[in-house]
Formats: sequence, structure tokens, C-alpha cells
Amino acid sequence: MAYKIKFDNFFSYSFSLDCVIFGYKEGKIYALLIKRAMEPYIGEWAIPGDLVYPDEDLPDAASRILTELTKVEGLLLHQGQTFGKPDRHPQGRVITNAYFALVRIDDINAVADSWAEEIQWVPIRELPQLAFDHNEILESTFEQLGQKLKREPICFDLLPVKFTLNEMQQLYEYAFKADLDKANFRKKIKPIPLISLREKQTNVKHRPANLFKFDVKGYTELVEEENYMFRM
Amino acid sequence: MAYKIKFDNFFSYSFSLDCVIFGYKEGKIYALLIKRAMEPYIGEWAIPGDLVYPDEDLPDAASRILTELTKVEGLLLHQGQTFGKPDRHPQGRVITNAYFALVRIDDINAVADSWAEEIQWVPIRELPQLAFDHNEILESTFEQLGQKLKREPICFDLLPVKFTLNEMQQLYEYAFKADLDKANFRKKIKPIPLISLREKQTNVKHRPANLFKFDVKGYTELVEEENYMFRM
DNA sequence: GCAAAAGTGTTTGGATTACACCCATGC
DNA sequence: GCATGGGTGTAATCCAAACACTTTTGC
Repeated sequence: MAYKIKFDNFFSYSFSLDCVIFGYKEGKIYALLIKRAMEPYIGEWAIPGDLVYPDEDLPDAASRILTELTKVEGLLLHQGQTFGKPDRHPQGRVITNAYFALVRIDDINAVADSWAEEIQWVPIRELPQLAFDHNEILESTFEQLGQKLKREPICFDLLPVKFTLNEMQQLYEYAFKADLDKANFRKKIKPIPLISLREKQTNVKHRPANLFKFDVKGYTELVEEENYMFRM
Repeated sequence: MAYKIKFDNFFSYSFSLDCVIFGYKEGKIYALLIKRAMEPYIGEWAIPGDLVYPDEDLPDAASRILTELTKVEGLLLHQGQTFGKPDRHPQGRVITNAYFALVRIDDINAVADSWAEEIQWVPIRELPQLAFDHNEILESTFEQLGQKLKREPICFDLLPVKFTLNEMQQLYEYAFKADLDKANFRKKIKPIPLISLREKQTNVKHRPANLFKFDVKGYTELVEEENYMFRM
């Protein structure tokens, strides 16, 4: 059965990469969407993506897309699912692989350029109808983000460098669609090495919360020396 | 930046699918490998895989490969990672997606045909050097299997239909490279709906163990009616 | 009886839960 | 003072680990 069709005839596929950019703000997780400035699906909202260049490795293509859109460099990218329905792209057989990046919304200044007419941060639970099979891609990728939030300390890539414990709690509440008890949440995160800054929230009309930052070095040591496993 | 190169020039990639077939026997998890009967890497051990046909969806291609090799049909297939280093295939840009299937070793009778000179079940922790980047693919896929074994009742796809609790325990011990306490293991699986058959092991030189089978209907009801979550 | 593995019960300590209470700030 | 969230303590409960013990089979 195999290889009945001449091997070379198979070099007629295209391969793209869709880069889901997640951000977090005021209790909601957002995805960065673009309004497409080109066919197909011109004028519709979509995940930023591009074809993979002939000599480009997949993570490099994901970095490139992220950097072009947000000017952010050097971020860790996570591979998601691959989508390849024969008819998913109107112009031919294009298989696409989702990648996702976690960014601090306030640190980046995404601008629409040749990519897009317009860009927009949309709460992941309030998505409009998207181009291609991008609703499916985004849902599956968010699901995977949820899995990773449980076992890797990547919430700190979404939170501001200095954050309050309540901001952290709300991130998990949104991701898992669950209400958490404040006291219990704080007991649970006790083993995570956080540096308590001697700084407080400002401009709040209630008792200001303490600011923390993630202790990357302490975390690495914990993992290496005491076999610590992050779990939420 | 985007689309500087003419779109059509991009339709020069090929896309393949590698289908990792996992089986379980006597305390070890195995993968089914083929000895390649064609170039490239002729004569070397590899994961069975094939190019995806132009009008074929990815899960269909995975099913096709599985069926051609093992004659087993209708199994659930799980998507794994995608591998796309530009130089991973000597004959051009071939991006590949791993899929994995779980089978009962004794139920299938895999035969080498046009695919392969020879086929072999190899314990996943004792792999030889493989063709392409297949060592990397297999390790990543086994890692993913481990993740799924923790949160989905898929161990029953690997175990014989009638199995002993010790066989089940040993599967988890191999997957997680850990020794488990018998009494505690049995307490842990208490909530999983198993049907205790009125049958015992035969041909053992010690007290024969009771045989069980997974209660699919009971499991589905538990999930739907009581929001049960499988967890190991 | 003995070896080998099946199968079950008890104890203990640590984690999770629910809930109550006090604290600091703006107005 | 009061509203609003920040921040902490306690008791009850559940769960997991450690370990001991009994049972059933072949030889």
C-alpha cells in the first residue's frame, strides 16, 4: 500500500504556524487577535500566523511571528496541537501547528502592520467567530495552557513582574473557572519561592496588598536540590 | 515581512505521520517498531509512518497506518507532538506529526509486509538507535502517554480485557518508574468501576488472582452523573 | 509445611476544607 | 465609622504512606 504514489508528488503541501499569544489583566486571560488584511478571510478576526519558511525550524517560525507582532524577543514558546483537515484552508492543503506564548500585556505594545488591519486583546472566554478553524485551535490551546498552569510555574509569565497574591489567585480562578478560598490558596502556594517585596499596591481604596515577585533562582534550586514539583 | 515570498512557492513541503503503537505485556510497555524496507534509512529500526495523502485528514492517516500494520480497526488515536526540523528528512522538507494508539499485544498479529523487512515489539525503556529523529519522537510520545495515563482510563486499552489488579499495578509502575504499595494502590482504584469476574488466573504456582474487566458503561455514567474525574 | 503472591485492615501524619476573625486603607 | 479587600488562625476532615497480617494456591 505505502508509497504507491510517487514520493515527489507529495511535496505539494504547505505548512503554517499559528501563534496564540496569551496575556492576563484584571482577572481575565486574553488572546491577541488580528483582523486579517489579506485573503483569505480578509477582514475577519484570526490568530496571528504565517507560513513556515523552507529552512526554518518550527520554534523559530513561532518566535518570528511573535516578534514581528509584539517586538518581544526571547520568550519561551510552547507547542500545541496540529490541525490538518484537508479543507481547512481554501487555497490548498495547509497544515498548521499551534504554538503559544505567554506575555505581560502591559510590557508589550502590539501594532498592526502589514499583518493586519487591526489587533485586539480578547478575553479567552468571550471569543467572537474567527477565521479558518481558529476557534477550535484557540479552545484546544487554552485547554493546554490550563494543563501547563497546573504543573509549571508559567503563571508568572502572565502576571506583572510585581504582583499581589490576589492577582495570582484570580488568574487561577479564571483559568479553571472556579472560586478559590483565599486562606487556602495562600497555604497552597507556600512552597513556591516568592520574594516578598517591601512595596505595596497604590491607588486602591482599601488596605493595599503586598507585592511579590517570583524567585526564579530559588525555584531552580528547589527543583534541582530537593526534587520539588510545582503543582496547583 | 509576511508573504514576501510568493504563496504558491510554499506548496513544496511534505507531511508525514508517525504512528506509535503501544502495547503492554508482563510488566513492560512496548512500542511496535519496523525495520525499514526502503530508503532512506533502509534496514534501520523506525516508528511506522507514512506520508499523509492529499485528501486525507490526519486521524484518518493514523488509522490507515495502524490498520495496514496490525489489521486492527476502529481504535482511538491520540495526537502527539509535531516535529519539523528542516533537515530531519534527507529527501526534502518533511514535517511529521506523531500519533499514538494503545493496543492489546495478544489481540493483534502484526506482520511485516511492503512496509518493512521485519517488525518487533521493543520495551519502551530499552530502545535501540532509531532512524530519523525517531528516538526523540518516541520519548516525547511516551512522556505524553504517561500524562494521559494519569487522567484518562486508557490503561484498559493496553491491558487484556480480563486482567488482574496486579497487572494493572505493574503497568503504572513501569509507566511512572515507581514502586507502588499493593494495599494503597487498591485503595486508590476503588472508585474506578471494575467488574469483578467470577474467574481466576490459571497456571500460576501461587494463589490465583481474581480477574476484572473495566466497566465502560459504569464509568460513563459516573462521569456524566457524578462528575467523576479519573485520577491516578 | 513452605514458598509465593493474593488480598485486607490499622495507624499515622500531612494536606485540604470550611469558616471565622482581625487589619489597614480611603472616604 | 464604615466599606472594602488584605491577611491569618483553627478545627474537622480526608487522603496517602507505611506496614502488618491473613488467605489460597502449587509443590
